[in-house]
Amino acid sequence: MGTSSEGDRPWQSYNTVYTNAKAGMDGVDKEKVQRIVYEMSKGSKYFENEKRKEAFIKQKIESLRAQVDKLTDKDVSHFQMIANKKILELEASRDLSKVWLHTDMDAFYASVETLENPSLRGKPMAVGGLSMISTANYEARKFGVRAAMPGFIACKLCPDLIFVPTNFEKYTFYSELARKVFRRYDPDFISTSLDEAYLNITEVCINREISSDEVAGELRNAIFEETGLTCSTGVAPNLMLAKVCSDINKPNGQFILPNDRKAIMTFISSLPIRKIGGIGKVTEHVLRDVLGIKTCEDILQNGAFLCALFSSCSSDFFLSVGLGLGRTDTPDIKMRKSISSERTFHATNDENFLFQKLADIAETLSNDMKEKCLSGRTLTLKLKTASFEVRTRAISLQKCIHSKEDILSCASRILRAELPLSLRLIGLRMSQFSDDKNSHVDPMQKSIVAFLSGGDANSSPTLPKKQVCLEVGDKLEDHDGLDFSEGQSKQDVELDFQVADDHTGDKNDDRFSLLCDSHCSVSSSIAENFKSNDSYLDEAKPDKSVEPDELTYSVERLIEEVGLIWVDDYICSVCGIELPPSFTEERREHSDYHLAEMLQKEESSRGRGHLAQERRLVRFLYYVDAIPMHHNVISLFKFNYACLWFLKFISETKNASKQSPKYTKISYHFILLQERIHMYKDGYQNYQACQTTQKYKNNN
DNA sequence: GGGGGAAGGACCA
DNA sequence: TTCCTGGTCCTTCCCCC
Repeated sequence: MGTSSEGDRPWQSYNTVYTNAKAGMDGVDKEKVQRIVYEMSKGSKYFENEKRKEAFIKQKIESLRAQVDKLTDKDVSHFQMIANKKILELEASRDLSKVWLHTDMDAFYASVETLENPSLRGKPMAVGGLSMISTANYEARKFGVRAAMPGFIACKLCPDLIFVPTNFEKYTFYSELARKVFRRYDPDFISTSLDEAYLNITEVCINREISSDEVAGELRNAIFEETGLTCSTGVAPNLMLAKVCSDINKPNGQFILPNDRKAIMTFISSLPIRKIGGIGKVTEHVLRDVLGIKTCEDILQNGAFLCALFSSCSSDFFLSVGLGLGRTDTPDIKMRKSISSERTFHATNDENFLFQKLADIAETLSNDMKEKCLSGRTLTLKLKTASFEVRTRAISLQKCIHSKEDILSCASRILRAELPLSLRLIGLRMSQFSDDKNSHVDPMQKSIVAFLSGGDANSSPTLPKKQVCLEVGDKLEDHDGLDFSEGQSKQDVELDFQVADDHTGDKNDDRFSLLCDSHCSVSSSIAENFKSNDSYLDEAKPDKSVEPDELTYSVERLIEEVGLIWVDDYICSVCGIELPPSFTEERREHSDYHLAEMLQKEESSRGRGHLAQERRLVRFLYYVDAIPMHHNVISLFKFNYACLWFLKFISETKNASKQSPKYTKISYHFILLQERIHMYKDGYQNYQACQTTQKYKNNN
């Protein structure tokens, strides 16, 4: 798009969805339309974003080409075998027993408007506004104006264009009139939009002993008589082909593809892949530029490469297209999966305006949900920035919600975490509805308190799985059982933690390096001690001790006080999940989840006995000393874990061995731990303060 | 390897 | 100057089982 190699006609490579040919656009000067669209779009933020997306697709194409180049003859014959097998299986599934009819109203919205206002007849007209056109009549299409085109570009293409605002009540009324006709031919007809439907006319043809051609003609006449509108129909053995056929003789026409394999293969052989539903601008571009595929016939000839490059699901789809196969059954009633509402506005970073918009959208969504009796637990916030970049942020809740207040409360917290931003669109989507199989929360879920009091390892909390960004968690796990091999050096430990740096963003932080260096010099001796001496427990010489009850209380308070540490007050230091500070309750549950998970692991390794656990704890204390200061973000969680471990240990041992020397040592270690937690926490707060100062400096 | 959540994107009308 | 809305499905990443 717009590179120098395109010389003086850069518009030729600027292909938007509306520069592609559509019914009624045969005589259009495509070059002129493309040039005007390009001239009007050039330099806009939308155009820049399109360039970015185009570059991404080009990169994908290059990568696929490289994969093709790498394939050896042996690989190709291997994938050819796979493709042949798939083709045989698909061919065996071919069903020519059904007759499907697809009907599509001609320029539906525009036709309805003309029907209600005959003065529009014969004049170029579009339904929509200056920002976007929903549909254009055939007079307007002669100028290159079409659906999905911005109105201001359409104005340039056709200066006399008349704009009519959309009126869905009208369209729904006429759609219902047409549906009454459809019902007479197939009570179970499939409606895909206000103006399109699939009808299974197999029975009608058999019972009335008439051809599908006659049924199609009859149906079109009935539609015209009862609505005053024209439609086009296509008849074929499956839904995919019927849809393609209805487009062939548009407007006000019909096309019949007989239920005959040879006729289908002839029809499909020269059919451009873009005509197939599911193959859009990007897929067409990729298949053409990587494998030179332009028609459905080309697909079958490239079966081996398609199997080599794409997922099984995608290659199956492509091959079935190449064979002219499609669905032949009426699908079961489809349950709605999500419901959403979104609004576009002039790009702004005015937070009051954005939150007001959010409230409006939350209200619309809530009303829509109430109307449809829906309640969901996953809320997705969609944002489109001033530069057309789209972001989505989802949150799954413990319970289903539908009220405006609940939706707005969650949405505001997610939005707040994204600001400041200049936005041009906000949207909200609700999914995981209350009657979904997967939407319920595990009834066995227990809080951390219940877990501790019950000690039931099998009923640990089962919060939804979260994506883990910090690989270091796993690596820590290997060692933090505090069983890391005797030969492992401090450098090894640090190497593992280096991974954490990349995620927490504090790599190369000079202020922190200073803290680390000073700390490392101390910790190295401890690490040495740790490595060389396995009798650490006996060597711990406590000079103070605490009562079991007092210790329990202290540990509980410490857990309360420290909580999970959130990197930049936003990202969980354990798994990387992002939860804004205002999500207090969710944060507490999240901490519970991690801690319970750790405890469960402890439970499952109980075979090692208490002494082993003591040893592991003390090893752990040495180990945290060996952690450079700036890694405390990660290690603070480990302190939490240790606290819980303490609690468990205390509850199990306090009756039996309050005075035992081991208990005394453990309580001593707890005091050390407590001190360190505060020290590390202070260190982290200093670090955060430095970060804030740095951000301020950078911004200025 | 399959299932599932999150995020992003393709596609459709 | 200006490029929608609402919905579904697929892919990718990455975890857990």
